[in-house]
Amino acid sequence: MSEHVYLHVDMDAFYASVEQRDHPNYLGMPVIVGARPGNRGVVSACSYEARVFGIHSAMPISQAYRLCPAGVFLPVRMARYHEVSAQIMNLLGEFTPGLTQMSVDEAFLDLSGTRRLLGDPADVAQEIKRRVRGVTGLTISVGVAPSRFLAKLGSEKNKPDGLCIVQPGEEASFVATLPLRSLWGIGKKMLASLETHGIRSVTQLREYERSELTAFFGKAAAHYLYNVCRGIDPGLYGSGKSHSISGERTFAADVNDPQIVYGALLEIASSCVFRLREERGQSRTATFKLRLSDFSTTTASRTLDHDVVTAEELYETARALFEERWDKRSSIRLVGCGLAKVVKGKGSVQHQLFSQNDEKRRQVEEAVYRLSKQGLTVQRARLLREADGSEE
DNA sequence: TCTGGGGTCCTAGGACCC
DNA sequence: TCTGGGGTCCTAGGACCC
Repeated sequence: MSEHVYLHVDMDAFYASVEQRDHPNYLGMPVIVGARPGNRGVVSACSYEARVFGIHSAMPISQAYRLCPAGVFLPVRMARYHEVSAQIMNLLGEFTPGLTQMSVDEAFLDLSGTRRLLGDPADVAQEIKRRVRGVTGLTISVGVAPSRFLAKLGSEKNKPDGLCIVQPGEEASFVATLPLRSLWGIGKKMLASLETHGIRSVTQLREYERSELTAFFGKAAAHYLYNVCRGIDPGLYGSGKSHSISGERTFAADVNDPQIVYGALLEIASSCVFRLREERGQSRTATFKLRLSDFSTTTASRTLDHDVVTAEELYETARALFEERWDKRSSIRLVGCGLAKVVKGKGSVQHQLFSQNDEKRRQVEEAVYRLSKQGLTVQRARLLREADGSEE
């Protein structure tokens, strides 16, 4: 027999806490990490002192500034947060090999069957909290439960510096204490949709048959809702089969000049294809995204008959999709492009299929990309022409 | 209010195949 | 003449999460 025990570790106000730790003079102050006030953008994270003013993540930065003009507004230092994150993940990995990192500030630990080795999971959780605070100076919140889903809900429950333990047998009664909105997977729209059917709580949701929920919300959502309100893990974590790589840019001000769009698409395409190569992935599907000044958004994709090998190829495809969709009048707020259905590459087999021209271009692109990463402005167009070995 | 950037998963229609 | 059922792939859009 096996006892299932999972821990979910969630770092508290992570970006803001790292900034306060790196700059102790910000301790106790409302710290808001995100876009620069006056610019387009949102709050990425904020300290608990900032939340007192009504500020929360994803809020437009202009609104946050209005709520708290005296706040400490800081830019996102992603590289730094990844550094601290890696430090914490290493520490967590010392407790169990069953570590799954979910994002920069979250991880699951599978402690199933480790009781004899590690002791009571509640004590392990306390020890982890103590160690993380000792090594990094940061607080975390931890949920302990018989399933991942409940462990995650548990880590949310007593934030910050929280600990919540859901014992086997308490699954259903635990979820009954939670508001629907706090369930992972129920957002604004689903909440409103549930409300139109008179469903306002977990216990009310429990009164519906699976067939009724399917009629209301469709098969997948019904399966999720039916299980979740009974404390049963709906089991939705990445299958890991394929994924996507993409980038996008919101312009500081809306643009009408297609040349600016082309420049952005070329840069984004370069970084996407570079990442694809770094992880030795393969993809045949190019994606494109366009957002106009009225915030209306369209996406498009095109599946090629061969793998994308060069940034040029992704760029040309994205550019073609842009030209098919833009009416040449509307102002453009954002463009993006990327690769979908990226799968693990088969390495050398694929490599032999590259044409010599592709291979040469690929190498030039990589050199250009590395240089531009170092802040050196390179005559990209000329280098790429040289790669063509043609004209001018 | 004036709305980032990176993702995942689901739906639904049409093409195409057996 | 009016017509199956299932499966997979492609595409666009949308909800949701951190």
